[in-house]
Amino acid sequence: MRTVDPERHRQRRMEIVGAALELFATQGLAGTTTAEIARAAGISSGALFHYFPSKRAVFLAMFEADREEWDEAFAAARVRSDPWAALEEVVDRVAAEAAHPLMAGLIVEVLAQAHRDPEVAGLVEAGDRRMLDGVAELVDRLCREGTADPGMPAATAARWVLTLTDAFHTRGYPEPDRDRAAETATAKRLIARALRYDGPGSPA
Amino acid sequence: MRTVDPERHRQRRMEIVGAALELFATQGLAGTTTAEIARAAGISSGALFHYFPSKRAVFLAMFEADREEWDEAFAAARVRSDPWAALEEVVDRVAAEAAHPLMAGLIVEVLAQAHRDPEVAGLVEAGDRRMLDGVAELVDRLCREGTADPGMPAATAARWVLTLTDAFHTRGYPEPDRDRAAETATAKRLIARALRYDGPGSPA
DNA sequence: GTCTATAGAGGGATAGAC
DNA sequence: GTCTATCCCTCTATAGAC
Repeated sequence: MRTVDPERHRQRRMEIVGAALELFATQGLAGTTTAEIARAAGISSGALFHYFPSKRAVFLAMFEADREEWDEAFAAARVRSDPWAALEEVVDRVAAEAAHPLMAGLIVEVLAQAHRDPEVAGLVEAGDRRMLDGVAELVDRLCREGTADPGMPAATAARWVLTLTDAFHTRGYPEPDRDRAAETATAKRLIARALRYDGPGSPA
Repeated sequence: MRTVDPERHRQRRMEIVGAALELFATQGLAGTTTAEIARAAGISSGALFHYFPSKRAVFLAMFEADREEWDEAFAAARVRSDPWAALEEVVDRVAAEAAHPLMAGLIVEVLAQAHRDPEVAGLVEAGDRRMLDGVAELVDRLCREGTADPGMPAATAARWVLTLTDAFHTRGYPEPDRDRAAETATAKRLIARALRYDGPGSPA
């Protein structure tokens, strides 16, 4: 006879992760204390360590929501009839995610941790690979349609697409005068230029 | 009569910075103790605080060498007759810098700190602006030569050139199977595609 | 009575600064 | 080497659901 409600337990964990995410983004992992996380989540230190065995475990738990979200996004892209439109929607989605004011700080912190913690590196790489595979699948459709340069392998092309969309969030300091709509439009244009197949004489 | 030699003092500071750089890159700022820095530099903890008022001051001192190096590089690019070759040399230089095994870790750490420390943010932005201005000047020469798309402002084009070269070092985890020569070549090709002016009917 | 959820104080270690 | 502050986590205690 289980007295525990698994759904409530999961819910509580996600609340804690949400509160911690904000602190990690602004102060970093090492710069955030477990006491701060507990206070932000409105619970005691004891309760925090009931839900997570360590501060690091809270950090690692952040990767789950993102994974689910992108799995759904690529599933949706897969059933779209127009692969160019699907690719642009992926770009829009990355731009929207990056527009969250906390995201830039969170990403650099995650990347910094990935350099020190192999498990973080594994989660980052897994997420990156999901993005890469999803985009490569779309590029592959473009090639088979004949609207993308077949000279570049789909995986390579996908990597450079992601490099261009990385521009939305890798900058490490706040740039107040960013025009995100214009950036998104430019990124799409450059992606089109990078991938488009103009025939045998195209610049390669 | 002061027995202190200013040049020796500067030399000593740079030695400490060099030792600390390695630790910051692998462990981060918060993850590095002043005791470790002192030990790595072969001095006592007391001596460390003689040369720097705080751990943060050691971190901030890292930005000087990089600035001098890039100032020289752009001065050299400015006197080259072929701006495309000069631009490619900048790309090569970024790639070479990024090939240093510590550089990737150091950059993400610097960016993470830039999100929390306004002074770090200022130094990063100043460095970024130097890169941007240097590249924009080259793009401007390309436009005046008629070999770059005049429809995109030089500053915007320069930003996207830097976005592509950022690919050399923003990835936060080690990718063992990276082919840096191929990446550099692809970056140059994509930069050419992004900037090149193919006449009024070019894809924009 | 057993198990889960929560609280909060404090241990033990370690950090930065001098 | 020392000193003070702080942090992560453990430990004990209590409340309530079954």
